[in-house]
Amino acid sequence: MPENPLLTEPDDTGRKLPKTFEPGSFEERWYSVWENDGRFQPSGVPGSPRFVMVIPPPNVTGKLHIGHAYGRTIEDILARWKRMLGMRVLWVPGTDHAGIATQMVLERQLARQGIDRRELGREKFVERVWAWKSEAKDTIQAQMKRLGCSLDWTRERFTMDPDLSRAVRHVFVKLYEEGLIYRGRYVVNWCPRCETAVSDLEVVHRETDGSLYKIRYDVAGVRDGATVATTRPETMLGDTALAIHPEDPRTANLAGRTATLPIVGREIPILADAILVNREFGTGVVKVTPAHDANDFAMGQRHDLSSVVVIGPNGKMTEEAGEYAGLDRFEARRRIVARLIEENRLSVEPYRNSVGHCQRCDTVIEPYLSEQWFVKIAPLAGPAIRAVEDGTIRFVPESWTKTYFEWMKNIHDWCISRQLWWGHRIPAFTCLNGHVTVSEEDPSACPTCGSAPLAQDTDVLDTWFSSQLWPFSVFGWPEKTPDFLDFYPTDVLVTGYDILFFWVARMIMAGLHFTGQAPFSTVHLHGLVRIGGEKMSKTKGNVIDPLEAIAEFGADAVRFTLASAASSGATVSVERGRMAGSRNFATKLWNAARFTLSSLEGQKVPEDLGTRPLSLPDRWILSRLAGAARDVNRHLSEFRFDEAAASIYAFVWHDLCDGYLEMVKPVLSGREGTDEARESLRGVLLRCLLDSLALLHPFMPFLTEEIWDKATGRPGTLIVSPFPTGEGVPTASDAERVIEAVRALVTRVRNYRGERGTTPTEPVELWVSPESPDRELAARIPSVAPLLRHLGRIPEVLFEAPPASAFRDVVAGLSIGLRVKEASAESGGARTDKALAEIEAEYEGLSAKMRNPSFIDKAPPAVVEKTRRRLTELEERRAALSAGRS
RNA sequence: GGGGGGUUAGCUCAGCGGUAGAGCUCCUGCUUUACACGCAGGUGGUCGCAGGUUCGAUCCCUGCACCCCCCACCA
Repeated sequence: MPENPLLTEPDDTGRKLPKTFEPGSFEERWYSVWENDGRFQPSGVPGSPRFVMVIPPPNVTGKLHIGHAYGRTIEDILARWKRMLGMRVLWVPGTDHAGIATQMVLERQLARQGIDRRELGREKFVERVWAWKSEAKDTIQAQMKRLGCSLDWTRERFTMDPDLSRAVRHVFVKLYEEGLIYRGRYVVNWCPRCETAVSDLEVVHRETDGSLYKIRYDVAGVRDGATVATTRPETMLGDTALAIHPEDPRTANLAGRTATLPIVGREIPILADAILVNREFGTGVVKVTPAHDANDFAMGQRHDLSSVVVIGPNGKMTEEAGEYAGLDRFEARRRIVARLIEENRLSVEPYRNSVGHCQRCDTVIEPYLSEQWFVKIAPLAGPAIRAVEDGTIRFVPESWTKTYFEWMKNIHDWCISRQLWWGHRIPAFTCLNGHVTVSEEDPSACPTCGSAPLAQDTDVLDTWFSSQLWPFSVFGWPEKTPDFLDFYPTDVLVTGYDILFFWVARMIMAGLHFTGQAPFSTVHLHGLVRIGGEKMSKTKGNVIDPLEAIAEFGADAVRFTLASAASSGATVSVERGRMAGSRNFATKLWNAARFTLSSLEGQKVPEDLGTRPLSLPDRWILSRLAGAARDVNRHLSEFRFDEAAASIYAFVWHDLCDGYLEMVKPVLSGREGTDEARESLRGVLLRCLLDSLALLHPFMPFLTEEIWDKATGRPGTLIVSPFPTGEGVPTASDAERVIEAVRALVTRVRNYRGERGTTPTEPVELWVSPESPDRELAARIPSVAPLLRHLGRIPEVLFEAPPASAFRDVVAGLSIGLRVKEASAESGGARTDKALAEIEAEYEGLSAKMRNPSFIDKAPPAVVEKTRRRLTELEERRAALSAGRS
C-alpha cells in the first residue's frame, strides 16, 4: 500500500486518528487552542455584519445543571454557526450576584457552622459572599468551557462589577428624577424567614388545604353581631374596622354601628366600602386589617384608618398583639382559634385556597406594612408593548407573544427594595434633618441643609433591577464605550420561558427607556429540561450534572443530545439513552473519518471538483450533501435545533456511511474502476467528510475540530472555516433517482433472502425488466450493475424480462424478478400474503377515492395524478406478486 | 376566576389537510477489508373520546375526559 504523504510528513507525526474514539483525550485541548488563538473574540472591521448575544448570567449560587447546559448549547450553536458564516460574533459571558439566592446559600453555610449572619455583621458577611462568589464563578466558568461555549472571556462581567454597579446607580437616579421611583409605606409580600420584602413575581402560589374561620364580632344594638370569614384569624388582632357593602340588604342593619374586636376589646367602626366588599360573597362583612392585607390597606387609606402591625418582620407577634406577643404567627393562630372557640365565637370549615410561598425558601409569605422603594412601571410598559407589536422584537416560538402582552398590560408597580445585605445598596441618603438625597455620587453633605453626616439607605435592590440592564451594562453603558457603540443592541436572546417576566420583559422596558433601542431583536424562549418526564430536583435525585454526563459520553455527545431534544414545547426531555445514541453517532463519524483518511492516499483538500468527471454515486452524494447543508441552515435560522441535528445525523449516518462509503469500497480498494475514477472519488469523499465536519461543528465542536486537524493539517481552524450552505448546487435529481432505485432494489433483494430464510450471501439472480413501468429509469440501471452486484451480493444482474419461474415484484417503478437457487423450508409465502393484503387494502381505499366524482372534481390535479400513479403502481405490484406465486 | 400547552409505536418525542416518522427498546440474521458505540432485515400505531367542516383530518372547528404550566388583591 502506498504511503499517505499526509500521514508521513515529518511534522505530521500522530496525525493518524487513533482506533478508539476517546473524547476526553482532545476536548479540553481544543478549547485552549481556540481561546489562545482569540477565536472567541469578534474579528473583522466594525460595521461588517455582526452577531451579538449576551449570556443569561447564571447565579453565583453553585454550579450549573443540565438545564443551563441546554441553553448555553443552543447559544453556542448559534454563535459557531454565525461565526462560520463569516459574521463578527460576540457572545458575552458573565454571572449574576443573585442577591437573595446567594445570601441564602451563605446563610446556610454559616448555619452549618452554627453562625448567624447577624453575629458576623454586615461587612464581614458581605466579605464572605464575595469570596464565595469568586469560587462559584470559577466553577461555572470551568463548566461552560468544558461544554465548549465559545464565549469571549476577555469581556466577562459580573452584575456587581464597578462599572455595572455604576450603571445601576445611574438608572436608579434617573428613574427617581423622572418620578418613576418612589418610596412609601405599603403592604408588600414579606418573607419572615428571609426577613425581606419580595416582589409579586417572587411569590409562588400553591393550592393548600386549610380552614376558613368564621368569627362573630359583637355589635352594639345588633343581637347576632357581625360574622366575618378569614383564613388568617391571627390578623384579627390588627383589625381597625369592619366593612360592608353599601347596597347589601343583608348587612344594612350594621351600617354606621360599632363592633367590638374580640379578645382585644377594641371598638372598631363598621364602614361601607363598595370596592373592598363583594355583595354576593360570604357573609357580606369583611374584617379590615390595613397592616396585613394589601386590599385592607387600600381600604384603610380611603377611610383614614389606622394600621396596627401585629405580626413582626420575623413572623412573630408584636407587642401590639398583647398576650400573644413573641409567639410565632402560627402558634398565635392556634391559640386565638382556641380562645374564640371557648368564647363561642368561631366556626371552622375546611377550605382550599391559594397560599403564597417564598420562591426561595418556601416560607409562607406574610403581607406586611413597611417602607419600601417602588418602580412606577406603567410608563415603561407602553413602549415595551409597542416594540413587540411593531415587530422590533419578536418571540420564538411566537406563542409567547400573547403571554407577554397579557402580563405587560396588567403590570403592577415593582417593589425593588430588599432588606438584604448582598446586592446593590440603594443610593438614597438621609441627613439628620430627614432630607433624602438620591445621587450617583455619595454626597458628603446634605444638598438641602448642608448638614453631615448622611446615612445611606440600608436596603439593597432586587437582583433583577441590575439584570434588566445586562444587555447594555456589560458594554460599559452609560458611557458611550467603543463596545457599546459597536455591539449594542444585541441580536438574539436565548433563555428559558420561566424568566420571561422576571428578566426579558424588564430588559425590554429598560433597554427602550434608557438606550432608546430594543436590547435585542429576537427572543428565543426555550423549554425547561425534564428528566424522565419529571422536573429536575435535588430531592428526587434526578439532577444531571453536565460534567458527569460529559465525563461519561463526551461533551460533543451531550451537546448533540441537548440540541436534538430541543423542541418548541414547554418541556425538553433528556434521557440517558439519547446521550448514548449521540455518543454512538460521534463514534460513527470518528470511524467514518478514519476510513476516509486511510483511503485518501495523498489526496489533498479538493479545491475544485468540477474538473473531473463524476460518477453517479459521486453526483448523488454531493447532491445529498448540498441538500443536507440547505436543511441545516434553514432549520438553524428557524431555531429548530432538533431538526437541524436530525438532518446532519441522517446525512452522515444513512447517506454517507450506509450509502456512499459502501458503494465506493470496490473502487477504493482497486478491485474495480479506473485510477481516474478512484482519484475523483477520493476528492468527493474528502469533500463529504470536510463538509460534514463543518456542518456538524456547531453541534459537536471538539470531535469535528480533532478530525479536521488530522484531515487538513490546519489545527484549530475549523471553527473559522466556511459553513456549507448548499447554495448554488443544483440538485442532481437524475442521480438521486437512480441511486435511490439501486438502494431500493438492494433492500428488496435482502428482503427476499430474509423471506426465503436464506443467508445474506446466498446467490440470488436478479432480473430488471426493460419493460418496467418506469422505462427511462430501467434503461439506466445497466450502468449501475456493478453497484447492484456489490451492494446486494448478486452474482448476476440480467436486464431482460424475468422468467415465469422467478419471484416477481415491482420496486421503485422497476419490474423485477428474483430467484434463489436453494430456498430453505421456510418460504416467503406468509410475507407475500401480508404484502398482498396491504396492497389490496390500499388499492381499495384509493380506487374508492378515484370513483368519487367530487374528488376528481375538487382535489388539486397534482393530488389526483399522484393517486392515479399510485394505483397503477399497486396494480403492477399486485400482478407481479400474484404471478410470482406458484 | 382568567390564560396557555399537552394527549402520536413498549419508552422519550418529531410531524400538523392527501391513510404516519426518529432515537432508544424488542425480535431475526451477520467477524461484509471504518465502526458490535457496528451491519442487514423485521415486529410494533382505530395519531385521548364524541361530533362537525372538507372530495379527503393525526393535522382545522366544537364539546368531553385526563394531565401539565402560567397569571390573579379566591375576605
